[in-house]
Amino acid sequence: MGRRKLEIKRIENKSSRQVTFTKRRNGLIKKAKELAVLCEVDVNVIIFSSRGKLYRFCSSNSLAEILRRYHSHVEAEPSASAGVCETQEYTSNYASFLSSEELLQIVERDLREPYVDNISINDLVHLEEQLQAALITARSTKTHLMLQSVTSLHEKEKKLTEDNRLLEEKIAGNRMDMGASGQMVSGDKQHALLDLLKSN
Amino acid sequence: MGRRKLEIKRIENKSSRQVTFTKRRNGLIKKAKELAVLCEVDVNVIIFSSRGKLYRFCSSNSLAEILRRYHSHVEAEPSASAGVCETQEYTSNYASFLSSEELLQIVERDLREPYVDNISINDLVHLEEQLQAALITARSTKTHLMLQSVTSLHEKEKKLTEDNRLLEEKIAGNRMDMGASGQMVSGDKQHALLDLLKSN
DNA sequence: AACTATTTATAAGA
DNA sequence: TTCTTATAAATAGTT
Repeated sequence: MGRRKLEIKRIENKSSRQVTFTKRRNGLIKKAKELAVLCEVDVNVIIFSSRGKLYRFCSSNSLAEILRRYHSHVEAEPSASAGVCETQEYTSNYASFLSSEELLQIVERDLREPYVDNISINDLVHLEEQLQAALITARSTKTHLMLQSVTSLHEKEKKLTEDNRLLEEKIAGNRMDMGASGQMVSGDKQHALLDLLKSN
Repeated sequence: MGRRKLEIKRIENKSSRQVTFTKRRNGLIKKAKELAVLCEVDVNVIIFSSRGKLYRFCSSNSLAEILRRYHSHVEAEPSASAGVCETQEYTSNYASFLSSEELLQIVERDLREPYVDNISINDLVHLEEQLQAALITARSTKTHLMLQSVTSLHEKEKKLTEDNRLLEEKIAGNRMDMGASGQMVSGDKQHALLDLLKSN
């Protein structure tokens, strides 16, 4: 649709390729907007220019609406991704590093009250980043606490084992002293001490 | 561009909205393809219909190329997402549930040998799902093993504590027996046993 | 699903 | 770049 019919293959002339890129990029995004409005659908257009610059159009429905569609889509598909990484998918505009309790509450609220409007994909991207950060902190804290617990238990075990060893030594020493000093310990009692030494 | 000029607002008639959706969706995807070919850029169009069906067009550059662009873009942005979830961003066409060693090797290989061509965004999406699944398995296994370790250590601790208690009881019983039966235990030895009882 | 009158997008030129 | 304009392409309403 121009002065001449254009063959659809790479435009070799660099500057006309650049001009065409600008024109058609704007055209594509305009059409994407129109489609989103006319037909009430979510449309996302993502373009990486050859220089690595990013152009995006994302029709912005409410957070809850996007989540609802995402979830029904994921649930409908027989895909390994179903149920996976749910906590990474939604959050809202809050400071990072919330507790998992708070995060759960936010997720619950967003699912129940779909009144958050005019949230753009940019916002969502930012929020996903925040939640990612919070998630990483939570995981790292969990691992740290578990490792700490393991270390502390190992130390306790060591101490108890050492205590046991000392107790046994003392008892063994005691028994030998008694054996050397004479017959004040009855057969019953000697037997009990031997049992004691055998246990554990 | 039709018999009449169309105002850009939601089409109320359901069937004409559906017809327009099909026409314009095809038009948008055709234009996206043309833009990708003419200007040699990456173009992605993602459309969720109102019924939740997903339509996609993704120009397919090589995996390495996409990763290179993604990374330079992420590095350029002053965003909290930089460096985060890198392991979730790239993988290759492998069966799911690889060991972390294998995954690391794959990532290394992909970064060093950018010769994998003709991998579409669809492939990448699928692979991301696989890696997500593998990641979840790995995390869950890690947590399970740590919890197992904690449980086992708790049991050991309990057993050792009980053993200690028994040893102390026996020693105390022994000491009292001796006290009742006379003076066969020297002052030194009585003192040592009292120390023993006080420890821990 | 086809048709076609029109509108819209855009290639080349200024 | 930006504007202009001839022309190609898309598509709204009709069949």
